[in-house]
Amino acid sequence: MDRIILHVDLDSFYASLEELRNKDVMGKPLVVCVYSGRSEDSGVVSTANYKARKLGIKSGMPIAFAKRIAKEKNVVFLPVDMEYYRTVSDRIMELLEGEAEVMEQVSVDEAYLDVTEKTRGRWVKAEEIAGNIKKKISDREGVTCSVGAGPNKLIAKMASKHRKPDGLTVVKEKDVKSFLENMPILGLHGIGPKTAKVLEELGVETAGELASFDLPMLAEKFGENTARLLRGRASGIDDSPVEPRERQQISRIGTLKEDTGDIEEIFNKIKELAEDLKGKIGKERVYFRTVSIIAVDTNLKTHLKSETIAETDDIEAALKVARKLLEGFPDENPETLLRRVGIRVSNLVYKKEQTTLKDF
DNA sequence: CGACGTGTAAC
DNA sequence: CCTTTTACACGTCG
Repeated sequence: MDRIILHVDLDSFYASLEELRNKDVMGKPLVVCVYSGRSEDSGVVSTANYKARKLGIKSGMPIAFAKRIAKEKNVVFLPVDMEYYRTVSDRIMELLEGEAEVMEQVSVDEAYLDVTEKTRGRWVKAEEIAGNIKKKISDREGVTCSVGAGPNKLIAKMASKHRKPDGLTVVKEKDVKSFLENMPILGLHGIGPKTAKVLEELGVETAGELASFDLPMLAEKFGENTARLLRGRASGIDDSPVEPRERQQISRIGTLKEDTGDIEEIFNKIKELAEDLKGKIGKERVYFRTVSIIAVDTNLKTHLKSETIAETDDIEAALKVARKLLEGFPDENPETLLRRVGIRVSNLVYKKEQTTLKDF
């Protein structure tokens, strides 16, 4: 029996939600931004709706750059409102949970669904379920999504990307080969610009070419393990299960008002971030063992320092470690000024469900 | 093997 | 002009 996995991707989710609650921006190009607070327009574009994308505004682009493109064009710029997006997302994820045997939420706007048993491996059934999901999400929340169906997560993911917005793409087991054959390597999930560049230097341009490329030659560039992984991806092989995720780390990072090397100033920012982190740790009900500081310097290079301690859920303990790590930083990186800093806890241990006598 | 630091990728 | 959060692989060290 074929394994059948769905991947559901909410279309330019943040922008769609803003259009919904802001009737007057409907039909206009809209850009949702993460303002860093350093200057008027510092920060980046989080999500652009399709009208804005057509103008060339893309996520990840500096806001100032987007505004230059938008000049005189009646483009709406709004700040992100994660709380709101999270609330709507939670409702949608709950809905999706009911449509599958197992659901794996990947981010606010993405999830995998294992529907192998429900469909008894029949692709027509999968397409039907996918259609139902699209209709329900649109009816209840007023947003569209793109759904991909495939024999594994990798193919389902690429299928959902294949046609959007509001797409539905089914790639049956037997169609995987032709689906991938002429796909440019950058279109493969998990291959970014760095890897693509190296591959291009080897003369590899499509997934088809990568799938049959000489393994030793690949291993020379990427190491045995990654080489196998890359070739596997290119042939559409992926055995990873759809499973609910347990978070492995929780972090908060922020941008400093200005570049600085002053420990006190930096630590103040970290304290601020830790406050937010504390709430998250409580909500997730976790203990942590490792504390890290994240430091992004003037050249945007990221430095990480971490230390493992005895299991705790005390944010003060984390701050103590952070302080110590921070004090060590200037010696190891003299003359380095910081632009952004953050704090992270990892090595998480989930607290057990509170079981009281009442539960029996 | 666990801990730590770095690089890559995706959202 | 340059955000935020997470995951994973790999090399190195003790």
